[in-house]
Amino acid sequence: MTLAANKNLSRIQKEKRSTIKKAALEVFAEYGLRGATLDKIAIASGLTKPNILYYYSSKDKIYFDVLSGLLDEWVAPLHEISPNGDPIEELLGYMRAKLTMSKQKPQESKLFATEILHGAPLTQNVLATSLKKTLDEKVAVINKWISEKKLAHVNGYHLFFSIWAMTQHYADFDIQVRSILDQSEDDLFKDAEEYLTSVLLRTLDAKAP
Amino acid sequence: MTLAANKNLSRIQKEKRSTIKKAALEVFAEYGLRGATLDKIAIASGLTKPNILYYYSSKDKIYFDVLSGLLDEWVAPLHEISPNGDPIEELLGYMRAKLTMSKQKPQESKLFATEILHGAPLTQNVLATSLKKTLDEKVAVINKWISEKKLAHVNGYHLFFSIWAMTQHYADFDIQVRSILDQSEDDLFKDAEEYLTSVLLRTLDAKAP
DNA sequence: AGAAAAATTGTCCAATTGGTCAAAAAACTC
DNA sequence: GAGTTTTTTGACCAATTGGACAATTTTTCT
Repeated sequence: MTLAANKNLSRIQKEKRSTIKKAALEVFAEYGLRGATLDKIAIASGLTKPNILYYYSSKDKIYFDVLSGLLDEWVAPLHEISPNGDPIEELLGYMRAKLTMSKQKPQESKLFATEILHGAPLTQNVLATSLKKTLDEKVAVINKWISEKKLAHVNGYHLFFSIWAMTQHYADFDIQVRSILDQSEDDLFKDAEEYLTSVLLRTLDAKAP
Repeated sequence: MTLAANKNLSRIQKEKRSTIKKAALEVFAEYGLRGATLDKIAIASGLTKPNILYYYSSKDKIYFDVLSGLLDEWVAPLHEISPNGDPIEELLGYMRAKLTMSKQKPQESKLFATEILHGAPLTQNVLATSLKKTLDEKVAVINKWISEKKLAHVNGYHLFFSIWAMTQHYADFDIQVRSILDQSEDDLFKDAEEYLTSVLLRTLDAKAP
């Protein structure tokens, strides 16, 4: 979907590109596109700077490759929402999937957050086309469920915004969260899931005003 | 609270420092601390680079001054939550205050978001002391309200996290929101407030399981 | 093994960056 | 309005940065 990707690449090429991307993800997530330097990526990857530039012709190319390689994965849980399942269970499952990603892939979350926060120079196009299209479809499903009285009357778009916001918050703002709550990661995410489940159950319940 | 601030400053000094801070806020919010350059701040402020350095001895000092000048303002709505008011109204009011800040001060929101996202190098201390202390107090109020059966059983910390996340999302991720929703700003925030009101009312309602 | 191709690196460069400084200009004081 | 202080600026500098390149080393292929 994103790019033709690793077509005719040798073993070494695949390995080294993967090494570089992994290191670059760390550095970009921590410092952002502009704050990240090739030197930092070189150190993080254990390669030399010219060697990195042998595989990627520029810093921007690395950034673009890392980001676009993650895009599909990032939107994937949205596709799992099935129009045929139980509405509440489908949406709770989506929330849990997003929360799990925040727990297990905080760097990826931060990378996207920084990208969007700073004007989404590389992804604005994808957001306005691919993501919008998918979300429009899912909101249509939500609205169908609502018309069938299976869900409370909620604004589908803002429902998704709030799920994104609440789940990604635990990755993007983890420093703030951890400054306030002194818990193990497992306990924190257990409490978060419990709270978010409660919020969603109450918000989506077809009964009540 | 933050610093002694403008003590013995001449008219010109106050004006220029204010001009610099305003321009720096724009640039820092858009590019982050590391992505912002003195040249960009110089252009945005209409001053020359050495002139800026006449008022602030370094870029970091500007950043620190801008950020710490905003800290109090940013936490202020939290102090408005009164233990004596109606619990639901107090918390709805807090949410509305935060949402209004997202609408009217998106740059400030983005500045904080970037700061925390990238490790909160300058604010971690404040987060772990001042903010934590205030939040602990407010969560104690929440818990009192819960024990008085005025609120549903919710985790107070995660309640605040979710309010922060959901309201700030409209400032920090506005590009994503606007890529998906093609509305006027007023309509967007009207819908957001309606949705968030509904979520909070249902989440906080003492009745229901 | 030996030739060809691929991978790696040391060295270098130009542009950008944060910051300095001395001199000029403006503002204030009496 | 002369003298003093404050403000402003042009010119400059050292460090960092993204990137180029030729030479060397390693891998691959026969």
